[in-house]
Parts: sequence; C-alpha cells; structure tokens
Amino acid sequence: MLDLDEIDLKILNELQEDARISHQVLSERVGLSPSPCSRRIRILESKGIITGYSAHIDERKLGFAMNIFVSVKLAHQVDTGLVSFERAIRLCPEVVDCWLMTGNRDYLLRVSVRDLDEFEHFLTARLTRIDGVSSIESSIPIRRVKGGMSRLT
Amino acid sequence: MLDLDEIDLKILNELQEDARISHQVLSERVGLSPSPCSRRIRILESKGIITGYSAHIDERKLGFAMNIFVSVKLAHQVDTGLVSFERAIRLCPEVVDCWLMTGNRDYLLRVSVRDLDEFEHFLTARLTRIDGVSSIESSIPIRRVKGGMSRLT
DNA sequence: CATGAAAAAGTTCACCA
DNA sequence: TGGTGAACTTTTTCATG
Repeated sequence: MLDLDEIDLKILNELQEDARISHQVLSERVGLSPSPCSRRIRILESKGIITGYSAHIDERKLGFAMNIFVSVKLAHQVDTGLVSFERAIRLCPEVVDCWLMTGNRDYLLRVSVRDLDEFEHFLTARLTRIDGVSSIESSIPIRRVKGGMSRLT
Repeated sequence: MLDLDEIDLKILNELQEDARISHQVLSERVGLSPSPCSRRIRILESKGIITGYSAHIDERKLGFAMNIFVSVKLAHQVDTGLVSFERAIRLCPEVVDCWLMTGNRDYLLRVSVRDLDEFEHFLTARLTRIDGVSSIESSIPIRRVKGGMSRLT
C-alpha cells in the first residue's frame, strides 16, 4: 500500500523544507528527472501522505508575540462536553493548537496572544465561559527550541 | 514597517491554506490582479512575514502513530545545560517539538514514535543519557483537536 | 493598481527504453 | 520504473492607462 523508497523520503524531506521548489530543482536533488519526480509527488498526494502545502507565517511579526500553554479540565458531569468544547475551541483564533489528552476530559491548548492583557481577556471572556470548563492551568514558554516539521525517519 | 492591509491578510490566509495555489486563482480570491498580488507576496517574504513554505506530511501514514508529551527538568548544577541539552534534542528525530519553559530548566517536548516500544527506547537510549536530565514526566494525547496553522487575526 | 502582451520558466503527457 | 522532448500552463516583467 505504501511502498516508499529512499527517493520518496528524499522528496518528502525536500518538500517539507520548501514546498515551492520547482520539480526541476527537486528532481536534481533527489537524483531523478522531472517527470517521474512529479509522478511520485502526485502519488504521494493521492495516497494521503502529503496532505497539503502551507506558508509559514511569523506570528510575532503580526503582533502575536506570546505563546501560552493552557491545561483545561472539563467537569465530570457534562456529557456532551467534548463535542461542544471542541467546537468552541475551534472558533477561538487565539488557540493555535489543541490536544485531547488521556485522563478524563483533559485538554492541552497552546494559545497565541499579543500580551498578557489579551491573554486575560481570552481567559475571562472566552475560555471560562465555555460550558463545562472546570479547571485551568497556564504555563508560559520562553522560546521554541525546535518544531514545525513532521518526523520522516 | 509592516503596513499590512486586509488584502495582505487575505493573501497570508490563502497561502497558509494552500501554498501552491496559482497566483491567478489567488489574485481572484483576494480581489486583485496577478501582478500586484505576486508583488505583495515578494514583499511579505522579504519582510520575513512569510518565512517559508512546507508540505504537510501525515506522520501516521509513515508509521509514526503515537505522539507523547514529555516534560523534562534539568539538574540545577549543570551550567552549560541548556545549550548542550538543546543540541542533543535537535539531533533526535523523535522530537518534533521542543519548548523552553519558564521555571528553572524546564522543557516541554513532543515526541513522535511508532509505538510504546520505540518510546521506551527513546527514553532509555536517548533522553536519560543526555547530560543533566534530572526528571521526566510523560503524558499521552489521544488526538489533535486543532493545530498546524499560525494565528492571523 | 489594472490590463494585456511577450518572454521565461515550470509542469505534464505520450512515448520509448 | 525512468528518460526525452513536445505541448501546455503558469509566472514574471513591462508598457500603457
């Protein structure tokens, strides 16, 4: 079903580092000519191994200088909690990352804000108003050491 | 210095959702013609607002089905701890994300592994062997609810 | 900033090895 | 599967309004 060889992994690696590289340059780097190269790309896309392409945007340059991790626990009695909580979270522009954790109704969020004032507003005007939210814990990172790329090897 | 208008934000949004969109289609969507559109893109790149383009790869399809968050605390006495720890982390293919947290010598990692066996190997053969690592706590997410995009608004 | 045309570059396809 | 070359599309640049 998958059958990825070394060349496919090289292609994935190159496209992960620069999605707008031309097929010509890409084909030279992976040691192929352009045609089979673009064929392989289309196969990788159709198999769902490549799921899309996106521009990387420097959030700090747009004014979102702060990241904050927030652990959220939902109240035990709320039965439709997960679905409605997740729907609410997806509508928050501040939340850039959200994981459902093992353990009961535990979420880990990463929120992106301009400053602490905006974070306080996010907490009071949004997060605490979502139905079923019972406890919140925040921690503040200083900087990102590594990130943004998928594991390939 | 920045001077981003509505159209620039639309461009960023479109490129974040599909970095390989053609300039023609993009220009239609943002309500411009292709020439000024590509000029704006180049400006956004040169200002460092767009920092790159990358393919999204489905890690699960490559066999990396599990994510694990790992909190690491470094021993207090290790002075060159941060630099050498970070260098070691950058060399671990399993670590897809790493944040330096506030609080003393605290890191939050996200590691991507095939299964618990590989995770155990990562812990015993890699992480615990890095100089200065004093305590480790793991938590396992069930699924990602939201993620992968930068905040724009 | 829009338009339109021309030049350059990139992509895709049929066909052969 | 990979290579070649032709047909096609897209991108870039420029003159003009």
